[in-house]
Amino acid sequence: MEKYNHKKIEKKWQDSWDESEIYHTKNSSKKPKYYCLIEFPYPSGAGLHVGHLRSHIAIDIVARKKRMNGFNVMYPIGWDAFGLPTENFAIKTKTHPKIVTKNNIKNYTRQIKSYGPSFDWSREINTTDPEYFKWTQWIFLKLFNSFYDEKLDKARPIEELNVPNNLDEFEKRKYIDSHRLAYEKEMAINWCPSCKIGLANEEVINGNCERCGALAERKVMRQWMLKITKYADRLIKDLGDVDYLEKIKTQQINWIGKSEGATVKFPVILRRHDEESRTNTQNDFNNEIVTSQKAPRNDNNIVKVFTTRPDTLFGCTYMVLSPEHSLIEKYKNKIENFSEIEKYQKKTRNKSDLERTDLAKEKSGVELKGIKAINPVNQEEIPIWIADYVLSSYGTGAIMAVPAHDERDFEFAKKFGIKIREVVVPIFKAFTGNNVLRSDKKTVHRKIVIAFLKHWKEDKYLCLDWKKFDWHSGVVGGIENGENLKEAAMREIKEETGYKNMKFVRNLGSEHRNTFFARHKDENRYSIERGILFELKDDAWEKPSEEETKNHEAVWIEAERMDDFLTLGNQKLIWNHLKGKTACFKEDGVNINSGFLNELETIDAKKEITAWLEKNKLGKKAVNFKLRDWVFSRQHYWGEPIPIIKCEKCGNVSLSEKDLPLELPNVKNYEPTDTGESPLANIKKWVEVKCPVCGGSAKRETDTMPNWAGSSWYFLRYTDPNNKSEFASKNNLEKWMPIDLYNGGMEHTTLHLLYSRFWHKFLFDLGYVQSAEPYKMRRSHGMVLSEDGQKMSKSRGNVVNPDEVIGKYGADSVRLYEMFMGPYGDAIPWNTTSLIGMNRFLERIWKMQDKVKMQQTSLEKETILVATNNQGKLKELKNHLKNFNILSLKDIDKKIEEPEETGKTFEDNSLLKAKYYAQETGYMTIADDSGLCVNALNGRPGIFSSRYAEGDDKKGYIKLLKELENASDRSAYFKSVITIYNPKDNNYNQFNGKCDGKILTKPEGDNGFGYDPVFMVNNLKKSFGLCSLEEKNKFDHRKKAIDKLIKYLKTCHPEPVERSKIKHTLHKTIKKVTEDIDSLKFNTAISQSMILANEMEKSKNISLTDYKSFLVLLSPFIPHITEELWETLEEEKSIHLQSWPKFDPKLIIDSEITMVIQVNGKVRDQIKVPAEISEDDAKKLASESEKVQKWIKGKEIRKIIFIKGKLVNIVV
RNA sequence: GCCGGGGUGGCGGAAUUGGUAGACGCGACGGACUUAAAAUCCGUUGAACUUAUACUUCGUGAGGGUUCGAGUCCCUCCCUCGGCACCA
Repeated sequence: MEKYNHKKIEKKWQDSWDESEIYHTKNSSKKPKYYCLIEFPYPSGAGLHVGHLRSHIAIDIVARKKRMNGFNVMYPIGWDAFGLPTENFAIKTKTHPKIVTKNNIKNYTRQIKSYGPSFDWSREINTTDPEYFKWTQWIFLKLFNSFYDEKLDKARPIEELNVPNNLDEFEKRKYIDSHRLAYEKEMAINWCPSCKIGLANEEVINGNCERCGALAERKVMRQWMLKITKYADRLIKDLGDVDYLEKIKTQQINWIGKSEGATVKFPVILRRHDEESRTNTQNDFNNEIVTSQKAPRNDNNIVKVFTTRPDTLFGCTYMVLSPEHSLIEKYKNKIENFSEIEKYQKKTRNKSDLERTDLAKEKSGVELKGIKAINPVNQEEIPIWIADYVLSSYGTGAIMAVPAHDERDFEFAKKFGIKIREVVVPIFKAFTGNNVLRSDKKTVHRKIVIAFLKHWKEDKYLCLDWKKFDWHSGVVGGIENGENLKEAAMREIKEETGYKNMKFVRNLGSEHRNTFFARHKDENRYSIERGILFELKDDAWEKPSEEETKNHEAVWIEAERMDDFLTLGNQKLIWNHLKGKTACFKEDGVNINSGFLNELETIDAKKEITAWLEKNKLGKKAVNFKLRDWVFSRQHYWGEPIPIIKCEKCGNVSLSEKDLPLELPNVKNYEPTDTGESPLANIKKWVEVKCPVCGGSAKRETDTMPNWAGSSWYFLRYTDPNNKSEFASKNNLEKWMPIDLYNGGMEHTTLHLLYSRFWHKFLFDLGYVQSAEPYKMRRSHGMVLSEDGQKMSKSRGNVVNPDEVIGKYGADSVRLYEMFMGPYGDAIPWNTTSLIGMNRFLERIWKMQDKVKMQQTSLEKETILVATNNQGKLKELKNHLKNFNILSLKDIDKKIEEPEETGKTFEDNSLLKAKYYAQETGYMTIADDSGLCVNALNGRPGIFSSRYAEGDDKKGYIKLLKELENASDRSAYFKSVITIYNPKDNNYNQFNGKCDGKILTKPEGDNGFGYDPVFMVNNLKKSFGLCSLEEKNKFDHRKKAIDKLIKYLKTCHPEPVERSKIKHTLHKTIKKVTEDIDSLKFNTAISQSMILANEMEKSKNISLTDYKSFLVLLSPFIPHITEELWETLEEEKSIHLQSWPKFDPKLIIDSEITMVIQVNGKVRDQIKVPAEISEDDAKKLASESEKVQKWIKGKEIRKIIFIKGKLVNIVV
């Protein structure tokens, strides 16, 4: 045996696979399809990262296994090659990006091939190839030429848009343009003032320019946008139909950020600042409402806001506009402090996103003096402010501020002394335990006071300990008629605690609600509760009456213990008020100070107010999303040109399909311009064109598409990569889509994944693809960290180079290591010493072949019994099986009675027969299938050959011929089954030879002999036919079966004793590896394979069949070494074309198990027992155990727990 | 702040969903082979106690609870990683 040399074998097999094209996927296959996909790599100059390998290899393993499972697998690869890194590298090295890309792809291809993934290279695609991006541009034009039909909830061609007919040409165009799914908009983008270039969000690192480090600014520029927001709802909803990792779904849902609420219209009125009725600058809650009688109802003077809490409308005490809001410009002349406003606007405009969204910073804003808004629900005049905490890009760019119930508004109002009005109070409800409301009891409404009584000297408080109910509270009591809060509290304190002299300090919070079942009164309570604080003046005390104190006891609790002591939510709330730990109340509750909404719970209040708004035409139910439209322009060279021509007369004109692809001009200067325009803008020859509509002079759009464009549909192109007339044929799309498994990084969850789902839905709407969702399943790999546990990066210098480790340890070692390093989805640090361990494992597998080979050569001629006396048949088999001693029944000394057949099918009977003879004689036995025609004629399937027809068989044959004449259904198939039974491992094999057969007629002049009449089976229904010898040979089913048999016998030999144990482990391993690959748990699949390898290694001999199964199981993980070993076994076809092993459930069951005996849950002994041990036996054995005796002696056995197949637990 | 994933030996990580915690691998230690080293092979390897591979106790971020039995379930808290972040 040669030494294992990965260098020698890996290249050899990679070339061989390439040459034999074994991974090329046919569109025409009849097998079920399986489309698995990794995100196609971006070919950068840095080359592949070991992180790429992790996902490529993982999905490769799935692909290989699925192929062996009989699927027609497509596992394609391509290049996502447009984009900045290449452009930057090109500028730096003064090389054309095309050339940079070509070189990078070459390098990537070499690298990828070096670890042997089973990619189908015949489908390779490249986003920068004009043949490819032609279709990217085509899809863009489809978007440009479509609108979203809200009623049908789908995109439709723009020609079908209903355009109001009272518009002039210009307005009409404007109308249409505003409905296109691809449209233009003035947008603030990130701008680097030093590089003078627009930056993509990805290029802004912590607010700074990625290249030069300068602070990025905002610059407003015209941008192409895609209306992904139209799909927001569907992008959430359809997640219900796909199998993505839960965290991916959540992240997408959060990113899209759907919120439901209402829009509310606020009229705006003019009001000179000095005329203002009154400004309330106090912060305590003021419920007085100043209303305006002059609220105009004119839509021109309306500000719309979006809110998720319309129920708090009565609490809206001011309004805030984003600094960019259009109202400001409209009221320019009416705003008294306009210069101040402008100053503020300018300040925010110059702020970067980072500064503006810095949460730590204090709220800022300016009031618009001279105008007021009217709260439509109560006609209150409220101030209007602008502040940068309101974003122009979300909702309507304006908010109704409810400082009492929104933290941001609260903070703002406090800072600027704006009125705060509380309109929602908490409501407490018990959901568990015995305080839950009971429907069978009456409900009593009460006003309650909760009083805390501070000690006269120390920092402690008088509380009640309700012994029977595990309640801890302050002094609690009802407010009786004619009493006020203070009076009621003082009376209760006296009655319940006996203390007499106290002084009022302050009220605590407002009136919250509390609902519960009051056990001590046996009734439901709905109480309106308010807290109050007193301080005792002295210790004057009088014993309270028994009646008052029977349920509870007054106790003094130190202030710091109060948090732990108080058990009820309402008590804690009041205590927090006492400690001043109050925040604004953001949760749901019950409305107060809200007119017709009073006493409604939030959920009902929302419904009520929304209905009211709709009725009065002051607002309506509305949904808003955080998701923004997709900024689709890049001011760069290396991207797909946007195929639009801008004509002054005709506006934006799309290129016609026949002019696609619109290629990039091949020029030398592709560096960014000073103006922030795309470098293409400088290329006059390319830019200046004739308008395709009017023929006048026009200009090309010079922006290019973002990197995300090409990757938004590439998986569709794989299905038909060379199609010249369509992006992919309908047939191929139908055949391959949707993708069964799509793997990619978590970093693409909110961009690529969302974008591509959007494009796919769009194409679906227009009928170009057949499914609403492109990916059936989405999984994600974890990062490979550097050895020090940090992210690998060039600057840290901790990058592991795949070329290096593959060169040193081999592709198989690296593959195995990357899969074994830890759970597939987790980030795991790289560790080269562990990788060496994998190499060791491969060496051990390599060495195992010796044990297998020795087996083969030492194989003695084995005896096989053919359970027949038919000499013709014996002769035939002897002829084929020269390496065996063949015996017939005549050669057996012992007289054996033919068994009664009881099986239902021919296979069953055949098995029973073989088994019977095998057990009687101890020989491996082939069942005799001749003579079965007699049985067959009784309605059972079988095979008959005239060559062997003698005696009774002949009679049967004649009978058969007679039946043939009357048979109506003559379509059938031939079937031949040979059963071999091996008594040594109690195992059998059946070899089927099957071929389809048409009705075959009895040839002219046939006397029935000299031809093969064949008994044919069709789903156990009888039908018969005859065929000529010639035809018989054509369908030589028998030969097929015999060939299989011979193949089996060649590899089948006497088994060592360890065999059964290995077989047991082998089948357990088959099960585990099969299931683990399906659920991407590669690490545990490998671990189980190692257990099997350890066992095989320890045994003296390894059976060839076991070894083969072992190799096949590992072949997806380590394709090179297994292929090499497979070849040495003189197999003709590649290991990767074998079928996946199946496990036998019977072989997995243990006959004997180790049962654990516990005493009080602690393991005290372990005994070996039969797996099927009965409960009584197990318990008996357990208590007899010596070790256990020690623990239970002299103790009373309370009970014994028995878990089948696991343990016995004795409780003493 | 919100959402999501985690916390298990010296390290990467297992544990059939409530049933022997630490599989498998790495590392370390001891031994065999060798003139020697590497490689390979054999053994040991959670901690404590111990002459002991015996016995026992402790042990899955912390504290409490449910259970015959908890890494797994419930409550409170701490730490950590990832995503979002003034989204009204």
